[in-house]
Amino acid sequence: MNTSLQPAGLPIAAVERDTGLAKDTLRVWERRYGFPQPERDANGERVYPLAQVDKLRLLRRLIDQGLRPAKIIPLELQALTALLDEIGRPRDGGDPERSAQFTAILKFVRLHLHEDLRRSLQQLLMKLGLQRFVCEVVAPLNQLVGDAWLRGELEVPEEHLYTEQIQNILRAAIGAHPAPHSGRPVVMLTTFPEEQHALGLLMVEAAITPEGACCISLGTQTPLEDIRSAASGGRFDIVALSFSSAYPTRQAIEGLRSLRASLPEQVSLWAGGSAVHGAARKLPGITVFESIASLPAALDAWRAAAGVTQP
Amino acid sequence: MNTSLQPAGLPIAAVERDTGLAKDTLRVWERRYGFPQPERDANGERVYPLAQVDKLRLLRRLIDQGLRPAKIIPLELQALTALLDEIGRPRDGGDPERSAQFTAILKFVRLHLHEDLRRSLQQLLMKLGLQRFVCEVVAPLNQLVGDAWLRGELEVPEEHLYTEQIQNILRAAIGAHPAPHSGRPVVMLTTFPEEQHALGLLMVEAAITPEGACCISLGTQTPLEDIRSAASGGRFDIVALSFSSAYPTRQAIEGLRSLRASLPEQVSLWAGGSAVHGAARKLPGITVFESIASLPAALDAWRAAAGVTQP
DNA sequence: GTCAACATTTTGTCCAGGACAAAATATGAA
DNA sequence: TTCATATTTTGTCCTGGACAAAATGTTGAC
Repeated sequence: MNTSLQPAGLPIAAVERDTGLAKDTLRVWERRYGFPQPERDANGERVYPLAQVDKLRLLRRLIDQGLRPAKIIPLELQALTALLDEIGRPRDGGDPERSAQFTAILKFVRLHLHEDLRRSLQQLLMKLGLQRFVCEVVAPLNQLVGDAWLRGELEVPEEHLYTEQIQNILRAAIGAHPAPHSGRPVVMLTTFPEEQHALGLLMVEAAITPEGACCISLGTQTPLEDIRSAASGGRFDIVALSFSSAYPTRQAIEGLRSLRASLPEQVSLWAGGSAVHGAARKLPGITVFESIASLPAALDAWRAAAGVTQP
Repeated sequence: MNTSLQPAGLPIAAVERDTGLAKDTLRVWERRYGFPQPERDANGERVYPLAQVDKLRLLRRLIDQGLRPAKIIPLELQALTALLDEIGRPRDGGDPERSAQFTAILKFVRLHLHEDLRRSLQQLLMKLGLQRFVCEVVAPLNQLVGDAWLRGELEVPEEHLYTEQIQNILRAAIGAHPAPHSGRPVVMLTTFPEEQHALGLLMVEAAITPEGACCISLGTQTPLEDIRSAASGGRFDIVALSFSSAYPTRQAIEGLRSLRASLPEQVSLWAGGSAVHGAARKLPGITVFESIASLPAALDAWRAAAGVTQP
């Protein structure tokens, strides 16, 4: 019965699990920056007070956003939360009714209300149609969920629940679409190795399938060499890559350049997602998407250039 | 372009990711047992040949099954796979038609065919009804998937896909059931902290909701103290706990005993799942379930003892 | 002004090898 | 058998040094 009250703190392994910071990192921070400064138990092992774990969680989030440890580790908790607020994207400021719906959906996610979540998403899909649903609901919701995660308002299982439900809805909607395997262009969808997020791919598929494109998804984590060989077979018009915000921009750019160089000229290369936003200038010969909403226009442009008309 | 061919091997962090064995463990095995014996790169850092990583994967699985490192690390790859075959549960030997369906479903899981998977499960559910579906399809399928995972025939994403789809189907079916919040007994469903598997809970809910029980799920990972206080409010007749095979039996028994002691006498305590199989003798005052199929009978027994009739 | 190339600092991960508690097993008593 | 107690096994923790990759700062050309 003593197990339930833990006033002291957490061992290093638990902190690693909670914060995502490796044990080695925790120890080296202590050595270099003087924080965290865990107490020690009877065996000389580190015991992290809960307050320090909270600060570590914030630090982790901020570093994921590109800030550097040396600059933020000395800051007070208050200054860190202020920084997080700054980074949080600007409010959407759109339709108030839509905003209320988003708020409700986020509440369902937080409370694990699978059925309510599913139902409200399904309703929005019905009302808006697949394309608008992706652009006007899924994309902004992703932002909101990402923000909430950043602030620590959501845990892993909640984020997971959200992703799974969106994926289920999109898959069902795409599957229900008529004539999935006919039109042009033929688009290969995939991600680079170490990029696991399948949601971006589904969003692209959902955005362009209604336009008559033929999407073939290779799933996530396709080795570069496999992408190259599949795309060189002459079956594909476009290779589309998706990058989540977690993917290192440098690596994305390098991989895209290398892929572009090894791909036949007549195959277009499209890239989208947080990791490549604003990198268009550095990626000649590659179409970079700043928003999911610009996909249909790009599709039209491709058709015009290729002299293919929509069926 | 040189990135694609990697004849050499993996760095220690990649092996940790692939095998689930901590870096510290990998190093201490090398010191103690002489295996693995990675090569070194120019910086003196370990580079694990792929063959050794394969063996490590098998070792991990076998150890998870209760075998001890010292006994199996010296064995050849061949002997290890033989051991895995031994451990794999005996074939079901049931209806050949059913077996063929299971094989097909496993294929869908392996190939990420979400829609086919969903459709075939849905068909079985329609045909059998919720209760038989859980006992005759979900339970044996879990075994098959677990076995396949043990053999390394499935990766994490595939197992995930399976779990999610089953959960979606069960949730929808439970939600569709009439009069969900009326009958007796009132059953609280949850798991202990560090037990994340929600599927067991859903299976229980699916098995007893059609019998007229009123299920209230607290979700996974409820602290013992929270279970106690919620159950002491007088609202619940039964507290049902689910344990996956990954949960340490010792911990389950200890927790259950402690919970039983702190719970009001009139509240029954039910426990099920691989971790508590065969532990009934050690858990006086607790109903231990060896199979999901025995739940309805237990429900009847409770009603008879409590003098409650099914509506 | 932009951009590339180079120098410097920051930062995460790796290493060795000792130590120890918790878990698993063996041993002995009731 | 079942329980309690000794012994072995095993994973995790420790320190403090080292170093490459990433990020940042600087220089000079266009």
